[in-house]
Amino acid sequence: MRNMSDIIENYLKQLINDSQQEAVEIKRAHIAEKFDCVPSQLNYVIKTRFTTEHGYLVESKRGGGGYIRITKIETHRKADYLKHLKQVIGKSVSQQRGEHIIQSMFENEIITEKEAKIILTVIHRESLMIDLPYRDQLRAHILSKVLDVILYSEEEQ
Amino acid sequence: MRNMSDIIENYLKQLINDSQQEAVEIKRAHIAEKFDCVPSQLNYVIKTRFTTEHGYLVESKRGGGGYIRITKIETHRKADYLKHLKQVIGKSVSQQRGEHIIQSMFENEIITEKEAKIILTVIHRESLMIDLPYRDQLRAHILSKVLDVILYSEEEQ
DNA sequence: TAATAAAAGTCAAAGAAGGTCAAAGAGAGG
DNA sequence: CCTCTCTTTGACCTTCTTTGACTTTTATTA
Repeated sequence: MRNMSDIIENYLKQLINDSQQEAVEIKRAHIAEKFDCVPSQLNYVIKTRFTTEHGYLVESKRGGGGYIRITKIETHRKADYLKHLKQVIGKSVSQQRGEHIIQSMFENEIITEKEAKIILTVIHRESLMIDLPYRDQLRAHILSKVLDVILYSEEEQ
Repeated sequence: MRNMSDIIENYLKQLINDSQQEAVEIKRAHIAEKFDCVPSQLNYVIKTRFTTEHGYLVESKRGGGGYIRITKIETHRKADYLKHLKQVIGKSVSQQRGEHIIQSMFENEIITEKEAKIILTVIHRESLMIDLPYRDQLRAHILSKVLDVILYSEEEQ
């Protein structure tokens, strides 16, 4: 292994493997000490190797009893579909296009009717308040994030 | 469980659960002794985890025979509950308060975990892009609309 | 009724994590 | 060499928790 980041990456992936796909919780400072590096290197490793695109979910908490929790998301056939939708969304999306996308997800049984209604409400121009063209950008941004979360909350079960 | 506050939180919620959703009365000093912490830690736990946003009502009395009483707000009347949450939201709401509200709806089984995750994503500062103080206003606006639609789709069943 | 004791409340400081960001370093390719 | 990208490092920031001194309220007792 050529560098510390790769070593830590491997170590964490090993941990995740060993733990039967369960979430793995680490103490940043503890790992840093174990590998004799600065704590912020863990942030670097996580930011570059445990992203959503890589199929990981990372949560953390500061303060006493703080932690970093990494969960592996099983890659799913829906992943491709959602990735495609994200591409369609791009940087800006009209309300109508947004509604079509949501409709599509509902028809493909990726979301329930209630979930669809919630998302429809969120991306409605009345909810977003701000003016065009920013509104379409904001809608795209939010929708994109929502697709991400749908992707991994699907697969947790 | 990672830290004392979380442990105490869980303990109290367990108490409330065990008591058939009735009000639970505790002695601050007694709990503090049980968990070997200072009494004021109870105040911290209550202030951060048993707020109105979380759906709890806390009453107390000082002096001899004093107590702290925690009641889980009855949520049979979802409309009232949601109306109440809308009031809490008002015209502007921070991410943290928003998260508490969503958590509360989840715990009260008004939304599923996946719905909670979707809404959490939507109101996250990274999704909303724009700067404060408008961001908090936008969040309040969106969340308010979402509550409306949740109420609406609840009633249909 | 006044004094005392027995609660709970407040608040700010200290402590304990994790997060950010930009500068410096290290290699790989051209 | 030069440049571009990836990695390492550390100073500083933000968030959450723990602690304790001090305050306020209420009940009991002299």
